[in-house]
Formats: sequence, structure tokens, C-alpha cells
Amino acid sequence: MKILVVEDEPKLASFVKKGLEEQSHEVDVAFDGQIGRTMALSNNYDVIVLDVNVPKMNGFDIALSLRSEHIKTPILMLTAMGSLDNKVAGFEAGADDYLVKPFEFRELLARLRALSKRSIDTSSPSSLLKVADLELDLNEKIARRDGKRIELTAKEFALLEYLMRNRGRVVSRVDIAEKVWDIHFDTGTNVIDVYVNFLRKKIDKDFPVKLIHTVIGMGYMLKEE
Amino acid sequence: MKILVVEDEPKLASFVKKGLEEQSHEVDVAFDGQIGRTMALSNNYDVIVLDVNVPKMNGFDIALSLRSEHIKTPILMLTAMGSLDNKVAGFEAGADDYLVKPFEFRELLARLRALSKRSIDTSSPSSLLKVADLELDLNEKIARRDGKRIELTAKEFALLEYLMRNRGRVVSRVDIAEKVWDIHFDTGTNVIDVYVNFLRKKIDKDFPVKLIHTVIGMGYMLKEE
DNA sequence: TTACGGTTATGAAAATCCTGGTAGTGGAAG
DNA sequence: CTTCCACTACCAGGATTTTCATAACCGTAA
Repeated sequence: MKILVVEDEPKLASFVKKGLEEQSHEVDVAFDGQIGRTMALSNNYDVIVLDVNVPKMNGFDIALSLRSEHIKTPILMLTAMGSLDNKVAGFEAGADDYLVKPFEFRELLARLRALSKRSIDTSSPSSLLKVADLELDLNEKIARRDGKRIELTAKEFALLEYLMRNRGRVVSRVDIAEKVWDIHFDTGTNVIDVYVNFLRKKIDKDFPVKLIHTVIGMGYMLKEE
Repeated sequence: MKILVVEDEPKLASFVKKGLEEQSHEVDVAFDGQIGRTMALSNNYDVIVLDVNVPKMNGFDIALSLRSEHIKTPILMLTAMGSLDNKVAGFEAGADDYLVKPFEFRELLARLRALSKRSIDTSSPSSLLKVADLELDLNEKIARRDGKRIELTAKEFALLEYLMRNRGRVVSRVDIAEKVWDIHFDTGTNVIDVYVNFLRKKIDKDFPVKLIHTVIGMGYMLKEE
């Protein structure tokens, strides 16, 4: 697999690169954060190894930047011993795993393998989601159906994105509450039903084929009939 | 989210359970490996926290067993300090992450959140349960028999899921009452028989082979005759 | 073979829940 | 100040769940 390593310590970077190449992986190395970020945006890596402390842009900001650009590549962050606050901050910035320096190469390898096994849907360009004749443009933050432009509010967009990323799968209100609204317990709100109604008005009402389906007692699903 | 913790140290298990429930997660605990494995097979967890050393079946064997049954639930393994061989063995058995004891609860929480964010591969077999020519699609929340689509209500679906996950095993009404209806004492209701009847009408009536079997005085079992 | 007690199956109705849709409100942004 | 977004509250209709009564079935004893 294709791995980006963002690490400014030359000896460590070299050691990791060499070890991974010996396992037949293709490795790019960036020695500062800005170059690392640019490389991550411009290339299709299977996984990114990202030190927290690199010059010019730290690991958290890189992770945040990548995630805000909808780059879903798994990120394994490296940090020095004892930085729990760093770890938590890293996870919150979008990292998927953490490894504390110094580490054994075998553990790094095992974790990278575990990360890459959890496959990300890379079948669509990261900037466009499609279901039937509906498209969600992640760059312009709009939808299009049958070529027609549809303006969405931020919450409408987030909900539609979630439904489209889970196309063909019933997602419960609890799922939606957690992932779109960051609500983790039953607040008794009907806001999800309200917003599904808003989306229906914008993307289903004027079209013959309804894409948003209710599964009574379970949730909603987006699919072509 | 729904979390299974397989951990035999009562104090640690209690500490983790309490902490996660305070974050509005739903937590089940198993104190030995065999119970843990059975619970993992019979329920739909979002993530599993699995100690390496538990009685009756160790963490590696449990992970191997779940993965061989196509259970893709993310697994975070717990191990004692310094066991690199254990970590590598755990990743090879199918674990997705590792945490070394002792650990800070905040790190556990952050790692669990990172794991569950990695969306489930919906094309995986674990989204489909099969018994003979009956299929239960966990994504679309429908059944299919001999290719024919069968719509189920939420309760019907939950009951069928429970029966299918326990295929070949007689499950008592008490089991079903607890797991599907969350009833923990004898209410004198026959609603379970009513619903078994509903399922029979939908999935057995029009087909030559009856899959739902009554074991008089004991309960019900789903199996090919 | 028949009768009986216990268990399960089943139909209908009542009770409850769920959802679609809309109106109104508060707060933030322009 | 106005507009828009996000959310709450509510109602009606439909769907689901549960209850209840009764029929049917099963196993065992006489």
C-alpha cells in the first residue's frame, strides 16, 4: 500500500520508510507539515503516519485540514510518551489511531495493517457523492438532481451527506442524532423528522422517483426505488 | 453506541462500564470468554472491548472466532504492559486497535469513538444473516426468502434477527422476552406467541419448508428442517 | 380411544406509537 | 431591522403493538 509519513526527525523517518519498503509498501516522506498536507491532498494514500510535532504545521492542524477537505484516508498519529491531551486532541482532529514514541516497528506495521483493512469507500471522488440522479457536491456544498441545482442549509447538507454515505442502509434516528447532531441521548426532539421533511421538499417532491424512504419504527434510508 | 466489554477483573469492568454509561453509551459486560463470544455473536454491537486474558476463551481466540463468522464489529483489545507479541498476535487475529493497561479512560473513549467512526463496510456478509433460503438484510431491514422480498415491522424484524442469530438453538420465551421485548419478569402476556405467528405468516406459510419450530414447553427454534 | 389439563395458535379489537406536515419562535447574521 | 436557519410544539392519520378471548393442539392418564 501507499503510505505517507510526515515526520521531521530524519533518522526516524528513514527507519520507518526503510522498514515499510522492506514490506513492499510504497512510502513518501514529508519533513514538514505544509509539504505533508499538500502531498496528502494531492495524492491518494492508503494511510498516513503523522507526527504531532512537525515544523510549519502541526499534526492536529493537518488532520483537521484533511478532514475538512473530506479526505478520509486513515491517519495514525505519533506522539511522545505521556501526552494524553495530545492523543485526545488528535482523535478529535480526526486521527484514527495513535502510537506513542518510542515504538517497535512491528507494532507500527500491525496498526497500519489494521487501519487499512477498514476500508473507506473510495469509489466516488471525494468531492462528489451520487445516488441515482442525485449528486451532492462537497466542494460547492450544494445538491443537484437531474442536473438541477439545489441549495441546502448547513444542517440539510450534513443530513443528506450522512444519508448518501450510508446509501442502501437504514439509518436510525439514534444514528443520525449522534452523527449529524452530536446528540448522544434521547432528548425527545423531532428535529430529525423535521429535517427529513425539509430534504424531501427539496430533493424528492418535484421528481418522479422518491429517494428518501421511511422504514417505520427503524429510521430512514436513501436509495433508488 | 452499544458496546460489549469482555473483561474478568470486576473493578476494571465496572469502572469502564460506568464511565461509558456516563457518556450515554449502552454497555454489556461479559466476565469470561465463552459468554463474551456468545454475546458478540447474538447481539449487534458497535464496538467490542476485549481483554486478552479472560477465562475460558482468550481474546485472540474470540477475535478469530468472530472474524471467521464474518463479524466485522471493530475490536479494541486490552493487554498488559510490554506484550508486543500479544499486540501483533491480536492484530493478526482481527483486532483493530490495542490499548495497554493501565490506561486513562479518556484515551479509551477517544479510541472507541475513532473506531466507531470508521463506517461499517455495508457490502460485508455480516450485514446479511442466512438460514437455508431465508435471508435477513441488516442494511435494508427486510427479509428475503427464495429471493422474494418480505417487509417486516420493527418488532417482527427484531424477533427474526434474534432467532436467526441463535439458529439451531431453542430459545425460550423468557430469553425472547428479555432480549427482544426488554421484559424481565413474567407479565403473563402471550405477545411472543402472537409475533411468532406473525412471522410464520410472512416467512413460512407460502413456502414448503418450515423454518420456525416450536419446542413444546421450551420455546422456539429456527432451523432448516 | 377418549378425556383432560396445559400450552400454543389465531383473529379481532383496543391501545399506543410513529410519522408527515405545518406553524411559530428565538437567535444569529447581514 | 430584516431575513433566514434551526428547532420546538402540535395535530391528524396511519401503522404497529398489545390485549383478550377462543380455538386448536399436544401429551399423558385412565
